[in-house]
Amino acid sequence: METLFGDLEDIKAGESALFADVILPVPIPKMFTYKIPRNLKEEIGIGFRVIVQFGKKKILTGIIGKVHQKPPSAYEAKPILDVLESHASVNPIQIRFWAWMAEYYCCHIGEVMNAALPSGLKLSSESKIQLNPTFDADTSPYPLDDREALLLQALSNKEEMSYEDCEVVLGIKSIHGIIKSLVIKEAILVFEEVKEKYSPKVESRIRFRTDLAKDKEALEAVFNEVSNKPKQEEILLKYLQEVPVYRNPELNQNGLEKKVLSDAGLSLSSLKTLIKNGILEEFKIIVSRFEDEQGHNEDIVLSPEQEQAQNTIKEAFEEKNTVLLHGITGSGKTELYIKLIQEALEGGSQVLLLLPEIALTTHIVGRLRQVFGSKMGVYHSKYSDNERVEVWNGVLSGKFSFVVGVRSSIFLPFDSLGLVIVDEEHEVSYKQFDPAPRFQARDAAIMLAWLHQAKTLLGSATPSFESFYNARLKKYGYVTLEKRFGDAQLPEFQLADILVDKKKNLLKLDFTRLMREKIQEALKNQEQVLIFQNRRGYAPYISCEECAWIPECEHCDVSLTYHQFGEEMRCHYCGFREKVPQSCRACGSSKLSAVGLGTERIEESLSLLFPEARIARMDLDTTRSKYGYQRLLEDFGSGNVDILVGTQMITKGLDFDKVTVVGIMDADRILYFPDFRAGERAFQQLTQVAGRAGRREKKGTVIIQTRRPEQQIFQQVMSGDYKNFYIQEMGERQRFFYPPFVKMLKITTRHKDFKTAEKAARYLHNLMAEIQVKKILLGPEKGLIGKIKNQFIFESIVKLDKSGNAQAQFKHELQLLIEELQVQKDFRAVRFIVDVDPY
DNA sequence: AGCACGCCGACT
DNA sequence: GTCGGCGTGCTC
Repeated sequence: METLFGDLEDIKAGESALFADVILPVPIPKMFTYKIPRNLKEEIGIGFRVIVQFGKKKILTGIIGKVHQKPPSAYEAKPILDVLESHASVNPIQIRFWAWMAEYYCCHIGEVMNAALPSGLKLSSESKIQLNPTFDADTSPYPLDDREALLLQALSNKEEMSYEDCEVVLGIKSIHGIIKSLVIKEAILVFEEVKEKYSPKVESRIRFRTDLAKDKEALEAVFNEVSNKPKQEEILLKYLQEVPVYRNPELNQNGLEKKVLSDAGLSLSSLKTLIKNGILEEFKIIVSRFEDEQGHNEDIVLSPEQEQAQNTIKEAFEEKNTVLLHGITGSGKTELYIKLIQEALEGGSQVLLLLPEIALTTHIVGRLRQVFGSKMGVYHSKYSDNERVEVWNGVLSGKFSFVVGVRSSIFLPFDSLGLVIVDEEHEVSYKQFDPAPRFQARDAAIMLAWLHQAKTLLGSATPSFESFYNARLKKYGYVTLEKRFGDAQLPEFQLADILVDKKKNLLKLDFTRLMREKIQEALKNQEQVLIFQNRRGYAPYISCEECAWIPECEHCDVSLTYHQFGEEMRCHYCGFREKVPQSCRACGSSKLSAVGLGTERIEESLSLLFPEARIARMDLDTTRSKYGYQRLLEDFGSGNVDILVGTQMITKGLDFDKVTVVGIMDADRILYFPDFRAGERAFQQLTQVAGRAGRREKKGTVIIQTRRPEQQIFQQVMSGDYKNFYIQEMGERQRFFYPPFVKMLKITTRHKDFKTAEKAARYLHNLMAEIQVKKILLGPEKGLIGKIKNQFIFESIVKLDKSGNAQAQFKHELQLLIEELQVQKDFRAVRFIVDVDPY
């Protein structure tokens, strides 16, 4: 009726109805067409946040992707329920960016939206119940049981109750059955309440009643009045001390934070009395979650090398949109960035600086804050929802013209980006693995910059091969910065042969003699040591000495890692935990031993070898909490720790003068990785770890423990010979058709049944083979880890010709094939995952 | 992805 | 008899 009436109105008004294609945060490959109600017509446009009903129950936040006049033919469009703001939350550039991302990374635009909007901007709808007004217990034909009666009783003196309230009232968890029953008995109604998740931070403040403050005589009177009430007097005096109203009555308007009074230990009940008596009043204001800091836009003085690099970058930007800055560790890239950012901001553009997750907690942010103060927004993964929304809104309102952030900050609502900087551009953490969109933030940032007609600067001491390749092809500009800032010296490298030491019985608790000696020396000189091992836990597995049985995860095809802390076995893939077995489950022997090296075990070994040293460990397990990482860094920085053991976390952002020795426990573990990028990554990791040794005055030492010291890569890392290493590795990549010579796609097939997973993977593989595009197909093979979370995994690799539109065509046809397969009933529950440019 | 609807086993 | 398992279909 409503819609019919609406249509008639429209016809009368001589205009056709308006429809909107809405982006919804659901993994369905299309937008949904909703009708724009007449009363909202004026208030809606592309990028607006709206509320719609989706399916029978769900209420979702959507973003208007398109407005048009074409009514859907196959169904009656539902109306848009409401518009959330009077402005667009998402600008047209962002919508184009989302669409590009969905297409390039083979996912749905809804999935992009999901990743892009901080969850505080997505609505939550909560189910609530209320009394059915027509219900009368006395005349109801349905008898109520005790719990139902209790619930109705509780509801009778309230407007509404949430499911959680019900749980509290009844004292049980499973309330769904009871609610359902009451609905059937027509005693209650269930409805959805839509709530905005974001809530601004509200601060309580205190001030004199407004007219009082202006009237000195009245104030005198008040003080006389309270002179025999010391607690009240104390409060008023404190207030005057903080807010000198006598001298300047205007100040009263802004009052004083209530917290100041309570922190000063003043009586809150006396405060209440003062408020009740109309002397003081309490009011609330909305405040920012971020402290206001004044940056002093200082004049950055660059070294001659930095200045030259800056000029070269600017020249390169004249012709190229993207420039690669190849600057060795410690060459002072940060200062250069600051200079470039300042200039871009002065030109009225916005700036985005991307940092790898882990680098964000370190001093670089502090340094930037000094310069840019509160016009800089920080977007970190450990931020709460509310904080994220505030950064988002800050960009929207223009409060933040410059943002430092992790990979997801490419989604912030910039409207006039002038410069994007991707620091440590080779970092693996720029790639999102799971869930979709599986994007590479560095690549996406370049696209984003292009959409804004902005420039991108990629910075790294060990550039990714992709970027270096593009630089050599002259697609990117290329600038080097080779001198260490402040004449810090490059570290000295020494290889320690694990096997030789083992033979000579010099290997103690996995430490070679050389490594032990160097650590000892550093300790003696009160210097600090970093020990790197890219594996957390105590030991990667335990094994029965009698029959070689190894405890494995029940849900995944991996061995369980032994964690000494908590005495448990953990799966690093699904989080499964169990107690350490006391005896072998296969043969009953109690001889179980830990095999392999994790950070926990190294920490233990160190405490045995160097009992007097203060040792700390930095890995995922010790830095889970919001400030865990920062605390460890501060501890280490202030010299409270002599030896820090850690995973690759320690390769980032640590920048302490007192580190003179860096030890790499097992370089072979980095080298032998079944992946075409293993060499590239090993070079990067070794170089990055080594870069932590010796800054400023003293030359550092890097000790690399290995079983094969003759390998060439060590010489190349030691001499910093990136280019030679690159040329050699690239030869291999070209011969065997690996990126960046081809475009690579990984197609993962997952299902809980091994046979079905295999069958589906084969099926898709054969279909892909028929796509008429120049390509190489590999697989399908059982995944490196055959089962994760009870899902069996098969993988196919596709290598596509980079020229022409081969990749676009292939991706397009692949999407169609997958859709086709998903409809078949054997493959309904199979998940096909396309990963473009996989890592 | 969620969620409802619908059809078969093990239970008060 | 019913509760609830998850196979299947649908979402503007």
